[in-house]
Amino acid sequence: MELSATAKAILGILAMGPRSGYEIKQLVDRSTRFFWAASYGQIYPELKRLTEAGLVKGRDASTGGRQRTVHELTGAGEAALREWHGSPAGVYELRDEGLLKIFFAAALGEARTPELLRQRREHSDEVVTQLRRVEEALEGASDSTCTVLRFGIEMNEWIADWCERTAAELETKPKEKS
Amino acid sequence: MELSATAKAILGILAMGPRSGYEIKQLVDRSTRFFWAASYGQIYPELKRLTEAGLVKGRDASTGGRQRTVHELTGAGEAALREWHGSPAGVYELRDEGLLKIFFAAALGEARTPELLRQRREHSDEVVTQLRRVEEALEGASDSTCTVLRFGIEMNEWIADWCERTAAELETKPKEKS
DNA sequence: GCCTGCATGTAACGTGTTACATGATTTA
DNA sequence: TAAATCATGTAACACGTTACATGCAGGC
Repeated sequence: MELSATAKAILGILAMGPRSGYEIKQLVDRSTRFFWAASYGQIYPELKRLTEAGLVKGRDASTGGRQRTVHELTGAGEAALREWHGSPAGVYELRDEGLLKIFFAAALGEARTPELLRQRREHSDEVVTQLRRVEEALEGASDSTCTVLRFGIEMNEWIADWCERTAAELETKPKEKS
Repeated sequence: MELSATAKAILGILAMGPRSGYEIKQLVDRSTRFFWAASYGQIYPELKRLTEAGLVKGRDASTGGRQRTVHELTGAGEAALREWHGSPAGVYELRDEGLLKIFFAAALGEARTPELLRQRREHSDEVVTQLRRVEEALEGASDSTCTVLRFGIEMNEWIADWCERTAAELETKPKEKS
């Protein structure tokens, strides 16, 4: 059973507890978003497919006239999740426009690298701010989710620091060579 | 003029010098791949679109019976590139399956976080090895492309170190709370 | 003569975002 | 009563990879 990118996130989240599609999206946005995004347009159809495949089952939880379906893992769903979890390696993809701009700065004959490094730094600063907010909201969870959150915060702090350091270096000795 | 993801890479690379589609792909694979990938299936159609839009022009450079088209920037192409280069912010996307697995480790009731951190570490080790190889091949380029390469190497070294450190910590004091 | 590398291109498929449509409930 | 939030879902579009098809040139 090959799981799609979104299926991996959905099954994992449902392993933490039953949830509606809406709640899954909320959780993704407040936690995995920085390394694993998902949109409604993926979540709802995927939930349907997973239900048809018997990995997930839905339970009606409507309150009055407001429709609501809470999904939970089936035995097969948990098995599929464990199989994926134990499998080696996996996707790693990065798309970073800030780095691309720096990469081409020299070809454009512009000495804007320090400026671009500071822009990149600002982005990481913002991510740190957001992740800290999430950390406060999640306080005391003290498990593997926190480890990942800590990783995100510390990595972005490192990136911000690296960009600042490198920008400063380039400004001190603008052209050592070339 | 909104540029597609692949267009940004193509125009930037052509700013470093005229190249065939094949050579563009080679360069991407040996340099920007880790933060900005592109495949033939994107490059050739995009080259066609950019030519039709007047941002790029092709020159026949066939040798004997072997077909070859070398592309270069037009004035409009360089203008579009500079406009993008000067615009704020931009795409930042990460998809990291290793982190996702760690995120869900606790929910699966498994104490595999140290093992998963070491797997994640191995991946960064491999990236460092590859980037070092690229660095040697590019030796002495001494411009903004090297800055980005250095960033890739040092960031992945930091990640490897963080994973190792955190795995060791978790093994020393397995459960401080919970 | 065969394999590797240069060179171009497309078709099929899968993935993913955005915007829209709809409607109920809660809060200010 | 208006706005925000809960809640579900789809259609159109954009993006991107993989695999395939084709053929030339150079070295062994």
